[in-house]
Amino acid sequence: MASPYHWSQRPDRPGGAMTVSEPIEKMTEAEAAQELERLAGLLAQANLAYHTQDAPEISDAEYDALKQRNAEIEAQFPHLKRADSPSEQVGARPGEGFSKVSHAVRMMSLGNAFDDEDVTDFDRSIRKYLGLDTDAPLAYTAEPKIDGLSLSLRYEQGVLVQAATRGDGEVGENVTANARTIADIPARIEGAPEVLEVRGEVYMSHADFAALNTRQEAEGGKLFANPRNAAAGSLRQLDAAITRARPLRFFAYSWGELSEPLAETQMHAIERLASLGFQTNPLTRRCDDLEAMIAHYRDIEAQRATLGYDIDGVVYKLDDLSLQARLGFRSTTPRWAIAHKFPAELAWTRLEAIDIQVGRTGALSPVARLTPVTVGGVVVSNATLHNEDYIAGRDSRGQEIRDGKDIRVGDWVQVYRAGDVIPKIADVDLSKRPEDAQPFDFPTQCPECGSPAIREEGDAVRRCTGGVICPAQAVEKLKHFVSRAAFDIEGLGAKQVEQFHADGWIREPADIFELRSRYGEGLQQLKNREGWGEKSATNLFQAIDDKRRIPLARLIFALGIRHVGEVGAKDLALHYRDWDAMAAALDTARPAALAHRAADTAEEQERQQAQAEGRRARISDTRAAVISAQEVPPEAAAAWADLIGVDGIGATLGLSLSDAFANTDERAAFDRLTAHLTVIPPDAPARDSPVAGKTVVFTGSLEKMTRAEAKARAEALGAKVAGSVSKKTDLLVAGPGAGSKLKTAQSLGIETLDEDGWLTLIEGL
DNA sequence: CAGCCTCGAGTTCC
DNA sequence: CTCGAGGCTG
Repeated sequence: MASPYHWSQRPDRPGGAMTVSEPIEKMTEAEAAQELERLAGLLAQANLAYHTQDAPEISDAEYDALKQRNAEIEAQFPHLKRADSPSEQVGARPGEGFSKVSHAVRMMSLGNAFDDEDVTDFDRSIRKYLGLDTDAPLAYTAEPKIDGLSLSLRYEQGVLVQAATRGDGEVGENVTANARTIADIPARIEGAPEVLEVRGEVYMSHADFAALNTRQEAEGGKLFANPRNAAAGSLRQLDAAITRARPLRFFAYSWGELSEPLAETQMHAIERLASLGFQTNPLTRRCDDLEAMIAHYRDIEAQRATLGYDIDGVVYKLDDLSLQARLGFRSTTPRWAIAHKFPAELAWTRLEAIDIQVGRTGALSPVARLTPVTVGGVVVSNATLHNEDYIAGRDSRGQEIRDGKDIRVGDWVQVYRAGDVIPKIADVDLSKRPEDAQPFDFPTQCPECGSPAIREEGDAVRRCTGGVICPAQAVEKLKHFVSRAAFDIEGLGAKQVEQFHADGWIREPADIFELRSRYGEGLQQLKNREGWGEKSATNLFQAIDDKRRIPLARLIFALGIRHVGEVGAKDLALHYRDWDAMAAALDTARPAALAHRAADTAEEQERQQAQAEGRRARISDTRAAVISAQEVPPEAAAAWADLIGVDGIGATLGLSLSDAFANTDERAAFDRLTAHLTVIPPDAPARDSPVAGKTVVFTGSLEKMTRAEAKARAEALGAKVAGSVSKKTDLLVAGPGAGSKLKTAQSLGIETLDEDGWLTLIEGL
């Protein structure tokens, strides 16, 4: 299984299959057939229970696990697949859509270059990373970036076994049945590696798009805004027969897991894919230098209108695959590839009004209301205006944007879609500005609650200070609480939350868990409300009950504490492992947190004073004096150090957390909430790994894995990953370029390994 | 202390 | 998707 090639050796996702489960290899044929029969029965029963609106007999997770197991056995014994196979019954559960597929190798996105200089920077940083001179030869491939949707096709023994959309890169949707209907996607290939994941783009040609819309119009169906939407809509049909009738095409340009390498260079790998029977883009070229890349970009740009399909730029990739492997990946993008985007399409329209929205942190965000206009195939009527500086014509550093032109209601403005998605304002036509147009007066009071809206020194945003008083903040916080990554309560989305809040039924998260006892009596009250019937009420109460057991990380994230996002919440959960332990630690640390803030304030004063007096600021002395004056108990200092010692958690986040838990109103709300919940601790780490319970620090650059991967892997093995070396550190993993941490570790006599040593240590786990 | 990288927060339209 | 800002490295 262990393949020597980088693209199948991402350490955090061991194993080859796209789905995770027990191996089924030892099963005999008879056992497999029996198991398939059992699974078909169970799943059919579960579907029936679901459809007849009885309480579902099994949870979604259990249902998914059964389906997964069924699919795996079928993959192992394809000839045993039943006529009534559950895997063929797409979308058996309504609203569920496609089943989920984890990618064996993450599907990355690409970094962007918007001008020639960005491309030069890209080349320079690669050379720097590889230690190459500016004039050393370095070849790249350049190809059009197709504007469609990416798809990963898994072939085993030359047979197409699975097709998955990109999703979030980790987990996509299983669209195998639909992919099989696309003519450009071969069902079988000859002479391929045993395992081959081909990646590429599904798209629709201009001609096919026009014909499809004509047909849709004739049949009274809905029209698609552009070829990409048409392609996406067609691929994501639950009924594969509809997909079959849609003229989709596919270009292959990359690969995921491989049992053996395709070639030694990108260009040869693409040629190999072509020889296996895939369509590859005819404008793919190997370029020997930057000039050739840019020239090919211009050439493709010139042909753009006559290609017959949409493209939105040119992708450059380092040609040498062994160099690609050396460069590796950042968190979401490879270091060895970049997309050189074409200039965005622009459109002029009139700015009718500027509205102010209030977010969950109290941020006042201005939104432009526009006379609707078509930009890049989509009608746009709103655009973000970011913050008050942006409207005034400045960026965060006070630099002019739009030549310093401000934006006024009544102006003619030029709109584009940043990254082809978010509408923004590029320019203002001063010659068409109405004479009575006034500069926008940014509110200094919250438009929702009237509290003062304050802009902190050095901050770009103005925030409502109303806190719990502000209804807008309360609603946004509640929406965050029920959002996907937080409590994810089915049937309780943004709309419902707004309605419940307006009615005064839900004011804070705990109220959600008291809905049934307070308003569910006989369901009468709920039934009387618009859009609510008995069934939806029962379902809602069930969905709420399902979430009374909640993982600690989700709970922490759901609280909506400023600076604590999904990742931070996970880090905190792994560190404290228990809600009460975390709350107690924060209480203990409080005096140290306050001392830290006092020291920050003193530091700022000292800076200003020093500047006024023309001397150097004595930062560390000032801080030390303040902290000792605060007489912080040693256990508080220890608890604070423990908190901000967690990798990824610093003083800002620590203070924000500390404030939330020390605020009596917020704390009372937390306590009311947790009284309704059973908090699930993070998964217990593997017991018998050599690093279980050890504190590990990574330093220097890691070449075979990203930091995030290294961290995730270490944590999965039961290690604690810290950000800095202390006497609590058990092991330091030092890559090339390690500096002060390595020295500290050596002086403390801490065991030190290089990256290979670390990989050897955890090998096979 | 500067420069990178990652994360958080806010945003639009389908 | 983008911007700003927090956190880490060197």
